[in-house]
Formats: sequence, structure tokens, C-alpha cells
Amino acid sequence: MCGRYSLTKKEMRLALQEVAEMILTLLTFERYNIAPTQLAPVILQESGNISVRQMRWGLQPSWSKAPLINLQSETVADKPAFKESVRQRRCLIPADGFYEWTSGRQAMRFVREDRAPFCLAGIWENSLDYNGRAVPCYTILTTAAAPAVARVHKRMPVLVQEKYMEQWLNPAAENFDEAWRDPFVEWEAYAVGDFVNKTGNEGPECLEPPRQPDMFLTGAMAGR
DNA sequence: CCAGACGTTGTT
DNA sequence: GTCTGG
DNA sequence: CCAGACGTTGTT
DNA sequence: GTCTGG
Repeated sequence: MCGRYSLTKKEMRLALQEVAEMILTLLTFERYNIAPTQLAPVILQESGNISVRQMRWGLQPSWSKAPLINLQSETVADKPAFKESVRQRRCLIPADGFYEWTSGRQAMRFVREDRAPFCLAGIWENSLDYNGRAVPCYTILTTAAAPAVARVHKRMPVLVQEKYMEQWLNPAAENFDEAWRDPFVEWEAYAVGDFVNKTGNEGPECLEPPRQPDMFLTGAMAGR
């Protein structure tokens, strides 16, 4: 009854969007506080197939003491230790917000003005754990902060627009200037309480504003 | 050939 | 481990 | 990124 | 202050 069908490039993109949606709604059990060294879902393409795997946040090269949770997008492709990952093992990291801490250790949460989820640009590799076992690990690429973010922090994660997701995941693709270009997303920032500070803490409480709002941030002291 | 890099952030 | 620079 | 440790010995 | 673990 069904002896043939097609899957054009355009249809492939739709399939990818569907996959991304699936991840964000079903596979991504809610996470409010994904921290370095923890497992989180990552989208990748292997043997031509797009898949989702839980990976450890932070590359762990043998020579590095600390896990590398961020790498600069501007230079990563030129670094001997990472160029192969940039060439062969790019990935997308689904998220709907990210945290930055002010110099005063006030946690801020950044979300898109339209509240839409998004994908961050990452690369991954198999690092060796203490048993010599291969563990897939990922790192988030960074770029100069967008204006609203720059008030708190100079750097921010690279976002991959939907129209570049397929290219980003395809190992055959080579130039990422387009994929890395600033998507000019408007970001909204709001202060959250210190519950999020502790890496083990999970749940919606991570999103709640501070119990005692920071006087300087809210301007509540003005005029006193 | 060997030596040295290979990360990011914010703070002083 | 691997690449770049000298 | 933040939180929390930052020690040694010998014994079970 | 600095390092490790999450």
C-alpha cells in the first residue's frame, strides 16, 4: 500500500523541529538548575541520525584539572585540543533560560522576551572518567553578551537559530559564521533567590524572586 | 627534534 | 593526546 | 557558576 | 586564598 515516499531537505528540517519539540516537552524532564558535571539532554547527529543523549556538562581533557564548561566560539576551532570536536561533534543544548551571577553574587535568570525555548551551541567528546571509562561530555560555546545580558555579564552562550540547527548538527557542514551570528534575541532578566545557588537544589523554587528583594536592584531605598 | 599550549570568569 | 612554534 | 573543604592514623 | 565537587 505504501511503496514509496520522500523526505526532502525541507521536510527534514520540519522533522528536526519536531525532534526539538519532543525533547523540550517529553524527554526533558523538568530541570530548573542544570549545573556543571551533571547530566543533561543533548541533541546530536550520529551516523546520519539525530538523537538525544544524556551527557555530562564539562569536557575533561586529560591535561585539564577543571572541567571545561564553556569555550569561546571565536577561537575554539583553532585550538588543537578542540578543533576535531568542532569539526565532527557539534551538538545542540536545549534550554529555556540561563542564569548569571552578578559580582555581588545575586543570581539573575535570563529568558527570551517571547518566553520561547532555544538551543545553545555546543561540542562534545568522550572523556575518560576515573575508571578509564568513556563518558560523553559537552561544553557550551560562548560569545559577546547581547545588550540586556551585558549589564550583568560580558559573555553569554551562543544561540543556534532554528534555521541553522540542521547545518549545525550535520558533520559535513563546514562554515558556522552564519550559525554563530548574533540572532538579536531580546532578553529579559529578573533576580531569583539563592535557592538556585546550591547545585543539588531542583524545582520551581529556583525561578522564584528573592524573599528580601535586593534594595539596590529594586530601588526600594530611594528617597529614604 | 623538543617545549609548551591546550579554559573562562571576575577581581584586584 | 595532539598541535604549534622555535 | 556556587558551595564547601582545606587532615592523618590505624582499625573494622 | 585556593581547590574540588556538583
